Amino acid sequence: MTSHEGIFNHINSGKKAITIKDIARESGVNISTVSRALNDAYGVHQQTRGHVLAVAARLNYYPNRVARGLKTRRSHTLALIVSDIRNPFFAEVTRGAEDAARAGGYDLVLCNSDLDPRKQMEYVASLLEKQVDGILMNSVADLSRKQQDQLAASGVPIVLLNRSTASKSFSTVCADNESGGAMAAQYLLRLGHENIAHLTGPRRHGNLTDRARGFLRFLKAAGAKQRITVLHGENSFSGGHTLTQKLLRQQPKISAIFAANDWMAFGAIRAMLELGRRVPEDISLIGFDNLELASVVHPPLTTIHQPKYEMGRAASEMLLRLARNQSKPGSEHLLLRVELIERESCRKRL
Amino acid sequence: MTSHEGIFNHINSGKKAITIKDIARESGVNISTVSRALNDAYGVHQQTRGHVLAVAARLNYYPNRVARGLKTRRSHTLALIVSDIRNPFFAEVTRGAEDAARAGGYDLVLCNSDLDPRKQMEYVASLLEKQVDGILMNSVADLSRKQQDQLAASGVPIVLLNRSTASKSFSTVCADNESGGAMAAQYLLRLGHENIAHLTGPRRHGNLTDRARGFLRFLKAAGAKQRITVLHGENSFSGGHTLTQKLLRQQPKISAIFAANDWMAFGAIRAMLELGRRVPEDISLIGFDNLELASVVHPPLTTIHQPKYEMGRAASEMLLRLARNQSKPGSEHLLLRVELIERESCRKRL
DNA sequence: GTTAGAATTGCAAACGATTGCAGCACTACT
DNA sequence: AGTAGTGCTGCAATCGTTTGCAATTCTAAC
Repeated sequence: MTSHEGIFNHINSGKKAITIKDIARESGVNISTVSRALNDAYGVHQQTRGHVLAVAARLNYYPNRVARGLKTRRSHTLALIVSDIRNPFFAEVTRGAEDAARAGGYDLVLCNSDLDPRKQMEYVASLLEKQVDGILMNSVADLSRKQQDQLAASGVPIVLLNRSTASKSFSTVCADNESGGAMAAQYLLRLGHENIAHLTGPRRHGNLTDRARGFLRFLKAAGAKQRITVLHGENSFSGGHTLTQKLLRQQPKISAIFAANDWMAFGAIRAMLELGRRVPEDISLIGFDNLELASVVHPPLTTIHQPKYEMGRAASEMLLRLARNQSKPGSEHLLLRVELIERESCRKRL
Repeated sequence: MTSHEGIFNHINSGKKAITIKDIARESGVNISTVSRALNDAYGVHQQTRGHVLAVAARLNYYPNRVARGLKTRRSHTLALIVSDIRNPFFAEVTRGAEDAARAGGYDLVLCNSDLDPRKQMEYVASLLEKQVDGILMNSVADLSRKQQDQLAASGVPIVLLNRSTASKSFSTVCADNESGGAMAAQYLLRLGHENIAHLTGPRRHGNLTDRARGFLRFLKAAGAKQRITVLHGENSFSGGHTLTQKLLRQQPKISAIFAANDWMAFGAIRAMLELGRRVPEDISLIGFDNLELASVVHPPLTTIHQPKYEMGRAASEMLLRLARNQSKPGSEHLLLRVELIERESCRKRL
């Protein structure tokens, strides 16, 4: 081996890549033996294997995974379709998913759908053409019934992220939003609050609806002396912002707010700041998600933590089992535990 | 077509996928003609093409891209190696890169290297085996000279993100950090500040060093009546936090701070809040990056915007040109313009 | 020294496409 | 009518692997 050769120069640098054919010629055995040696399959003599491996190393051989995939019908590639990677929630999930995929020897291709059903279907079609072994999808809720059936019929393993048992054709992993809501309620009650508001997203939004349900159920079950108001709006910073303005106009004596997610909580903080209401001195605030920012914002936000990284990781692992036929489609459903993170945005009612 | 058939059921649902062979049989022509018809290549009769296309549609044919890739030696896949997708900066870049790749008909596989040189090289090796057509890398700075040479020798097109002309073997796209630094200086000077500090990262960090250089040069060129102090630390929230504490102890009369990135600026805000110094009333603060958070934080942060999405997009487009042999490796270098975003964290010196 | 059985190895057919080349049919021109 | 040219189609090789099966060699027991 001349010294200017790099470890990757089997590819594209000079003329053409080294293949098992070259190794076979060079080491005097048949390509099938080379293949078996390389994959250390049963039935090749130790000595031959050693020799072949040595030659392969000398020639700087690296296998062509796409050729392999053509024959074996597996690409060792997974795909993840999220609405937008810029959403820190998905970034965290994605990292978990990538780590797990990689650990299992799989690549992860990333797709941003913006929740557009057409885009989603196009992605899936394209991914199937590329023979991905499985797909992780953020949401399937916006797809028509028919489209969902098409997905299920495609035969490709699919696991749904952050959606509880949407359909029996898909496996799912999801955080326990309902108990998260209940936790928030319990906490606020324990602090003695009675005039409580819940800021949430559009009326039919799976996760947020679950949170609201858990929250309200717990409150109701605990007896009815509290006043509670629920406001629906956009589930975003500005949604939280305008909802809070509206709330404080309608109910100036509110003493605690549960925002359906951290972004809305941030918006609420901003609105209260502008209106001269202090958090937590005047009003307690609790969020949901536990984004990294929650500890950075002022005041540090008390919130319900959902295990985003673990969600991605678990989903990938589930998908790998499906892709390896170690489990049946639609058979696995994982509900991840959430957790109250106490910081400085809530206080006992005076 | 029976009505229960989905549009994807060519794959994996029943027995085996439909191939051009099936189409050929069904439409009474040779597979080569089918192939040509499908790719609408020159030299097939309109009538035949129409017929073939009709049959293909009827059978729900979708091409197998990996088989195609084996023959054509292109996978139509790009890869992006970032240190960590959870960093919002990279999330934004990634989104730009994915959009552009997709627009060009390419997939994007995502890799998180944590800046670990070994991981980076492993990723590259694995990606080459998968025959990706090009690689977008965040940083190559931590790789040894030898490793860099190996990369360059691998023959795969590589474009470096956010690094200015690191090596002549790679193409690059980078924001104009130096003028960004100068802009910050100019702005602070215009507001009348004289006792100025710069909080930056480790001593040898390409981008941050460039920003510092631009900043200091401008200050120096403008005459020397200002006092300026430069502090090095971690380029993170907590880095900004502790650096600011230290700064205010050493130089209580500081009147303006330029933080090398927004995260450090956020840390600085927190520290000042804790120490009872108001932004911008007591101290002006300017950041760099213009993260989404910058407008959300309190006070909204004046900062230097760098076009993150565009950076990703431009890099992908550059890589596509390389992958299509429309340009030569190491030949393109793009410097993206930055821009001052004036918000509420700076004020005229009293 | 045979021979059964196991252990190795080789042959050749896949996998699903693309593509250079040859062949054929037809037109148009001389 | 002969011929050159053009337009369309088919043949078969090829991309780099894997893998069922047949063939060969080896081992060891009779």
